[in-house]
Amino acid sequence: MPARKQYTPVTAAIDVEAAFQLLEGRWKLLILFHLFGGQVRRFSDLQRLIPGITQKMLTQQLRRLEADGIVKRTDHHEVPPRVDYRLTDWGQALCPALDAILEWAERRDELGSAKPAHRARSGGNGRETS
Amino acid sequence: MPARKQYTPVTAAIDVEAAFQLLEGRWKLLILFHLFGGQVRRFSDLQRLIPGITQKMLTQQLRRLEADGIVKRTDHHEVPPRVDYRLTDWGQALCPALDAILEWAERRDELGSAKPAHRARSGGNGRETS
DNA sequence: CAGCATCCGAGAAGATACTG
DNA sequence: CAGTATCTTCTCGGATGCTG
Repeated sequence: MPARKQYTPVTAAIDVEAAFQLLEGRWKLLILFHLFGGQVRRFSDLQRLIPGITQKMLTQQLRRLEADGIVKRTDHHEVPPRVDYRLTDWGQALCPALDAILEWAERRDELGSAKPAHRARSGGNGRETS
Repeated sequence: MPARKQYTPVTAAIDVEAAFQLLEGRWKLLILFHLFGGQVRRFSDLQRLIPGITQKMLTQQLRRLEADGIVKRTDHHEVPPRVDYRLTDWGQALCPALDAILEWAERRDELGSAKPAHRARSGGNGRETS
């Protein structure tokens, strides 16, 4: 790898920790995916697009993403409330990086480590479609 | 192959979720960073290199990384126990992907979102150093 | 519609003690 | 040295009810 930067053990690790903190949690990536490509989504859109998320989580994560400068929130101050969300420029720049992770994940088989080990995140949150 | 895959909203999101699950948690990335470059580390090395981690966490995370095929564990069955860890080929392949995240994180200033917002991970268990 | 407030359970993480 | 076992704590995420 043509690393343009040395992996100074601890120092770099701190950076990575901080970077990944921005994306941590169960829902952040899902939300971001629905905003990629410059799409503008309303709160209810996202809620519909991400089955299983609660308002609390959606609000909470959006607030964090906003505070971190990844997402831009626009409140139209209308009387049936209308708020929409879009990625900031920086947020858009995340796209290729996530793609790199995806590509890596897919190379699992290709590189011989054929491990299923698909332990579910929460054992059984199989709640849905009443 | 550039952009060999479309960002199919939900489908891709599931992939990413699964991929990120492999790296989630407070310590996995730190551990991986100390193994990057094909380095071979003993348990005690890692413990020394990662200040603050407990044996429990180190063991637990190493086991997960091993189960996921990212890390290879070698027990030398000697009498003062000697075990070492290294990345699998697949694990090594993660390096550039993480680098992409790092690069992205660093572009924060460059792209105008000059947000400090450096809220610490642990809100108030600042229980350390005496 | 787009939240906020509150209560609750599960899992992650930490501290500590013990072992081959 | 490299763990395992147990107990406790903390944070995340879920469920529900209430507003402007």
